[in-house]
Amino acid sequence: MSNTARPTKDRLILAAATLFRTRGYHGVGLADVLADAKAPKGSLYHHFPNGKSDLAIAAATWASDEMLRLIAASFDGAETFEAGATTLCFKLAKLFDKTGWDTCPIAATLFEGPDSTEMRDHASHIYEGWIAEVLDHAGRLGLTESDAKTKAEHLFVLIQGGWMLARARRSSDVLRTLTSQL
Amino acid sequence: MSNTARPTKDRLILAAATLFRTRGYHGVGLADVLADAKAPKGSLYHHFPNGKSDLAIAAATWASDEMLRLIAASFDGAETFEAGATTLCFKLAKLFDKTGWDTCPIAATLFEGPDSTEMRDHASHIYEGWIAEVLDHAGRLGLTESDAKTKAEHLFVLIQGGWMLARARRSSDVLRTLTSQL
Amino acid sequence: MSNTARPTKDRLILAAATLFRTRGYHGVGLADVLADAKAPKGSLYHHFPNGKSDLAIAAATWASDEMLRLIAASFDGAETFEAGATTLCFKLAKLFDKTGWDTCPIAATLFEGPDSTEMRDHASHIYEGWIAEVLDHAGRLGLTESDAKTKAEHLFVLIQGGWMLARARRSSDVLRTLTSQL
Amino acid sequence: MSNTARPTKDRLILAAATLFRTRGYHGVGLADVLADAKAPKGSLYHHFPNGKSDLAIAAATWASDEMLRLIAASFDGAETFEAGATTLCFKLAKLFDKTGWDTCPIAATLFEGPDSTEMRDHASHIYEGWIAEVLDHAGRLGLTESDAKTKAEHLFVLIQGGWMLARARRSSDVLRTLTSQL
DNA sequence: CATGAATGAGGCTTCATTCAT
DNA sequence: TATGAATGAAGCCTCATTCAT
Repeated sequence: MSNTARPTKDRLILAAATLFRTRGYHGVGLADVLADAKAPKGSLYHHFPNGKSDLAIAAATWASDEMLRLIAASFDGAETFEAGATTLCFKLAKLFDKTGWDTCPIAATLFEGPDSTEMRDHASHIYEGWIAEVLDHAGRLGLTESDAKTKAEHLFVLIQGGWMLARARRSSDVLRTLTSQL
Repeated sequence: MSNTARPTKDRLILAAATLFRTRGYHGVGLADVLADAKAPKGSLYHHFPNGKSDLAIAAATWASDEMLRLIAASFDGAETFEAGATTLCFKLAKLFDKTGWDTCPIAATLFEGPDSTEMRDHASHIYEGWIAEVLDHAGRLGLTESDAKTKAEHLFVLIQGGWMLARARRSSDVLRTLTSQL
Repeated sequence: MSNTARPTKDRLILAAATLFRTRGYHGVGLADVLADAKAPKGSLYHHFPNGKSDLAIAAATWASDEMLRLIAASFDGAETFEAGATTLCFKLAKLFDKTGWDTCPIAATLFEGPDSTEMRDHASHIYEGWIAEVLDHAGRLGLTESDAKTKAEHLFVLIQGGWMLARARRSSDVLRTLTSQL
Repeated sequence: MSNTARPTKDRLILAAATLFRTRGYHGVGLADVLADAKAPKGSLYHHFPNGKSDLAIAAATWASDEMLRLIAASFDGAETFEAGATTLCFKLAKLFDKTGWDTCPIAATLFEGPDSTEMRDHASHIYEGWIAEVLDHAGRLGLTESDAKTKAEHLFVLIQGGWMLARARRSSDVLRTLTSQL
């Protein structure tokens, strides 16, 4: 309820999410995060007792929520699965151009650093969440269960691979042609 | 030219390639590399004057060569593009299971650390090399130029995305179903 | 006065006494004490306004009281000074074996950290209290004043030195042969 | 052989020995040691790969050597065991007054911090070395083997206990009356 | 050509304490 | 009275690199 505690923690998460996505877990120093969040040094361990890894998990969760909203926004008004998938890819391409979302934020944040089981499991959990969200929409849009499962996974694979190639080419073009493969 | 210098340099590259692929650029300390390579402390800057980044580029190049050999070995005896692509994915799945090739070694090695132009450009160059190699085989196997280009890129995207999902799931299964989407 | 405040303070003292004896003043973090005492974070400065040093003094006093009880229990039924001293050493040996009383709790608690005059003086005061207590019994058991003084101090020295050697050897044996030197 | 490496390492050990004896293992920050030794920050881990604990062991060894020299110097010219023991206690009293040797340097250095087996064992080893050195002299001065053993241990206990009381009283007097108890 | 000692900036984390409630 | 959030200094250690040999 208190509205003084929240902002600091949120600023920390936001700063961390941005930095981890850009430079990877090990590439980010906590001093950078603290500076970006304008938070005092000691406050990090108050909000995230396990330090950097806790912060990474929170940041990944935050980024995942953003992705889930993106999926929902793309499929909600769609009339076919393909239409929704295409909208999603175009939205990602736009983010790529405007804000530097040029990688999967989860991979950059959780698939490095101490290969802790917790972080790996959390990444896996998040990815399955994305796929499940897409799968829901696929079902709603009339695909059979097995077709839906295949296409949801396929879309995930295309987006991840597309991010890779787009980053290498410094161009969002690939992302926009992805769904012609579905 | 001396035959004592070469092995040391090669051991350095091999150790670096393995470690970078596993833990990412920033996740690897030069001390680890030197220990794994059983190389004396000072010899690194003898062989790689620019230090860590030079080493990373060499390691990525080495890993890329291995990938190129893998592509060649997969397509050389193939009768159709799909057959070659499938063989490649199965070979990668096998490597995933046996040796922990669970990520793209280039991404882990070059897409972190100081976002130096040199490293980014080298990654891009390597990726285009993979695609070009596949494209060659596609042409040889009878695909039209535009179809070949589309499929070569598509295969690249599938493999990169598949690596991602396979790593998250700790299972190489995805890799083996990839080419049903071609 | 309130009967909820007292237990908390006592739990704090007990936890602190145990930890300080085992790991020394600087070796113990207040977080450890609070965790062991299951006390809320802010309550420490409520009960001990001067913080850690206050807590150390209280813990040392508490430990000293236990030692004074031990001295009394050893000499109360004794027929000679030597018998009482021997009983005391045997009791300490038993504590060494059962509970890890392997050092002088006063030394571990007060002879480190900021060499504040207050802490040093308190340690000195406590030690003289032990010696005085033994001296009382010595007088009661018929020793001349000067003999009593010598023997009380000597016993103190033997016990302190014995604690040292027993800790190094991880064995209480030395403690049990101490009074053959009186 | 090289005479450039030695001084820095030695300065580190000397500074550490002094500080650890005075303030205890946990009471000393490495920054203090580095400052006292006028050594650059990074050099510590070059000379002591395991960091603080390595340094503590080296410092304790250095302090122990000093004590062994003190024992030798005291007993070498002595005609009886009691004479040697008394000289030793007087020398320690003098050090107490002049240089602040008011505690056992081994106890302060090794019996705190992470209760690592290595540190405990080293402390034990050092103590037994002191006792063995005294025992040698006892034998040479004509004591029977069992008497020598008893007296050597007894002297150790007296000195350790004496250090304790002398520190509490801020006076070296106790140390000078110690051997009247032998 | 090859080495290992030396360096100091920066890494993450824990600390005892204060403060607003 | 009692609490837990907030703080920033200090903790130990690892880093990539340079340098003298």
